[in-house]
Amino acid sequence: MGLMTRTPQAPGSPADVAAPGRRRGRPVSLESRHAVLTTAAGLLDERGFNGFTIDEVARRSGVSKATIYKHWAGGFDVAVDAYGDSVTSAVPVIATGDAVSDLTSQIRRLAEFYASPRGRVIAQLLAAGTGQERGAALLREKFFAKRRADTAALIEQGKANGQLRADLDTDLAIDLLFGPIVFRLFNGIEPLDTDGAAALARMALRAIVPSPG
Amino acid sequence: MGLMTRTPQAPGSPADVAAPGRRRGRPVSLESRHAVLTTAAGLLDERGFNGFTIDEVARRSGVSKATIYKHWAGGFDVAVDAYGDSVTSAVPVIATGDAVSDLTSQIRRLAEFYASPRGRVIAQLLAAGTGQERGAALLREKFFAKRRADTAALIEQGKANGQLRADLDTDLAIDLLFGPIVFRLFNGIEPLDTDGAAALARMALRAIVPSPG
Amino acid sequence: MGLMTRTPQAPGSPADVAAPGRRRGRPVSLESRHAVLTTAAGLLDERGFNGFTIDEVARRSGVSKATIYKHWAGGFDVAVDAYGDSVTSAVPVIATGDAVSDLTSQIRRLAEFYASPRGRVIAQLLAAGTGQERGAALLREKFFAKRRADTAALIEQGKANGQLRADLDTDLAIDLLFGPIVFRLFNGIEPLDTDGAAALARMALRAIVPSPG
Amino acid sequence: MGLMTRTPQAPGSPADVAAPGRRRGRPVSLESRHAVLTTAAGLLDERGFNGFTIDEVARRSGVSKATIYKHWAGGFDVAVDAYGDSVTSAVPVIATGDAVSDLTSQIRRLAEFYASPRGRVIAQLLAAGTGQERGAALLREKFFAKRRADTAALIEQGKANGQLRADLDTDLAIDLLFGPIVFRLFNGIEPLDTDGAAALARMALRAIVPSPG
DNA sequence: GATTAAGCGAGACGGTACGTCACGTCTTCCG
DNA sequence: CGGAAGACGTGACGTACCGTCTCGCTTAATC
Repeated sequence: MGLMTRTPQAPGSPADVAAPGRRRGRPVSLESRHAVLTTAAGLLDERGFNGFTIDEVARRSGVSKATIYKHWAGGFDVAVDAYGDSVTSAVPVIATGDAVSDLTSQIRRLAEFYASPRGRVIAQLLAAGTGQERGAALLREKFFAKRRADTAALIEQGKANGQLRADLDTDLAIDLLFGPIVFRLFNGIEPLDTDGAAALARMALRAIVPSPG
Repeated sequence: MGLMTRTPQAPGSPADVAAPGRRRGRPVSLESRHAVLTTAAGLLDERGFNGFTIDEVARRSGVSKATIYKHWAGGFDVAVDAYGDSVTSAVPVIATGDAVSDLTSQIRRLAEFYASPRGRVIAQLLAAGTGQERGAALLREKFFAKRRADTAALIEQGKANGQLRADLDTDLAIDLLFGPIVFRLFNGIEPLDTDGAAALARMALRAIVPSPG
Repeated sequence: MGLMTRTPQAPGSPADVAAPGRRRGRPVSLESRHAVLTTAAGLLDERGFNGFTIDEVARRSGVSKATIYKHWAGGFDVAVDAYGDSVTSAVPVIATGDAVSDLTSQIRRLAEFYASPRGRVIAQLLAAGTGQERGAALLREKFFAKRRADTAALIEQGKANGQLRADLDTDLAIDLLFGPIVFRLFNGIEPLDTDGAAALARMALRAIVPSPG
Repeated sequence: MGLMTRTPQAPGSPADVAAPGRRRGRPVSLESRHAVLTTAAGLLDERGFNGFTIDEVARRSGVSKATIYKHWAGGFDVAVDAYGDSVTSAVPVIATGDAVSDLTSQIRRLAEFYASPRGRVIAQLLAAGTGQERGAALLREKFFAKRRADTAALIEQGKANGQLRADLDTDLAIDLLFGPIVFRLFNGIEPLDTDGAAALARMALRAIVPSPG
């Protein structure tokens, strides 16, 4: 698709939420906004990010291109917004207190998600955002920030209660646990099935639990 | 950019050049081929894969678009061919017989490469190939097949001489070692520096060496 | 600019203001009206009728588009209103009693006006009104009706006192005298200078003064 | 429609005619060119110049917008080209040797033409070209140059054989004869019918024939 | 003084055309 | 007969005005 370079008005900025009293002019149509996002999500499901065009979103949603461009900087931003918290809500970080089993479960669920159609599309978005300062930032913020923070908390807790090595670099540990799943996607290797995910979890966990000795 | 769907005549396979009995008519111009690849590599260095267009390659190289399309299925294929064995030659798999230190060294060199400009472009290519059967296959073949095989051999050897766990799933081990590097790229996280790479290697290796007990 | 097709509520007719008992509610803002016309005239001076947009008038004048559309049917009407009696007041019909010299003087002054920047813009308005029933009527009414009537009176007087041929078709005579000036404008021929205008007057007058014989 | 400001490659330039041997690449499609002009003429007949859009021409003709823009600078140029020698061929300058009757006939035929639908559209084109250097030049060249030259020759001949005044400014005389017809168009006055045209001819000719005295 | 109408600025909206760009195909001529 | 030159149809891009539509504020005339 190609990313856009302008930066109109920070689509997901908190400004539009913090409005104290109603602003002057005609208010932003929430219906339009919703129609765009719904349509865009459907289009992504149907065609992936290739074949995703603003023109088509406008056609299907009945929202004009001008309006779309007023709210988002371009197709990439719309797509990211449309898939919104797909990942976050599809694969919530569940903390039961048992870090090892929590991480194992999360690896399995994440592998499943990336093997699903929506997961493949997310991968395309990751791809499209690559090397684009704005794109990458947007993705990080929308898709990963919360999950990463939650997972980090989970690991910290594991470190505290002795389930995980105390000397662990938390960030690096996250990369180690989940990187392989994404790596396979981008290498065109079959995504991990449930058994594969379990095997990965077993292996990766050996790197972060305390040494038996 | 978008990938192409046709499949003309085995893009870049040397077979059509090495034909033993010269066919009638003007022979295929190796110069054209070379000019395209050189120009394309320069263009990728300059603009990345976004901003890489066949039109521009044709303009700069003096080779006609028709000729380019006769040899490659589209921009993606040209780019992959142009960057050729960038990775393979930039980060050769060196086997000294010491699997642990060999893998450590390789992780370090791979992280360095992906942090370099060419590495970022490779990441864009990985991204662009996502979800495209052909694209992914081409990438796997051009960029990863040999390296992966070599690394697998290295690991097998490590398993044989007891440096690595005998029950290791070799493929999964490769994902575990190198996945985190690529993962960071796609998440817009700072690529690993030398120290980070060393830390990653230490951590990951714990997962694949024999248990002390 | 393009012409509009709706016909809202008699733009600018003073009738709706002079209503005997003041209506309820906030009265029409004369300031807004004035600001629009002033701004519009400036914009026309600056860019001509091409490049004249309601959006820009609204932007510069601080009057909202909705208000403008409430008072005028569209850009064309605003422009015509803004240039108001430019022609009429710039080239008044002066009747001294000597029809021949009066017409000569008027031809000269009209040629000068159309050669001026404002004259060129008037020509654009004439152009834009072409073939649009409403547009043409508006122009005729705003720009030409009075002048034409005054000139007709002047000619009638000339016919009465023997300076002009008694069998003259007055309307046609007006077209003959002033048509050539406008004609040159639309043909992209240099507008007449003072000498040219004098020559035109001499020539045209031969057609409408009594035969010497 | 609005005029364009770029100046790509001089649409009607003689270059494309003077090509000695065939040029290298794929030749310009005469069919496309023809399809555009035919469609454009139909569209002008149907809607006038307002309501004439490149998009619609492209849609109806099956020729792509890109191709149209490669050959013409914009809608105005297409329209002018499409109506081509409408005027010239519709109202040819006929020279029988009798200047007075030739001019009379021509005035009548020109008045008829401008009263016809195509004539009204030509008037819109004249209008749209006003004040645009390029537009005016294009019109002059396409529509008026030949007619004006032919008419000038006709007048010169009349001057030579004594039918017309010897001291006549030929150019000005042309403006005098034909200006009134166009003037009425732009003033929204009913175009001249046959009788009116005859009356105009009688009157105007008095200005250019030798004085009886 | 409270109520009730307008008029108005602000500005979002659906629509439609603009002119540009890259894609991948094609036609023609030159070596 | 391979290849360059380059025109072509396709279809998306992002922008600009159009004329309409809420909103909430302001300003009288009426109650």
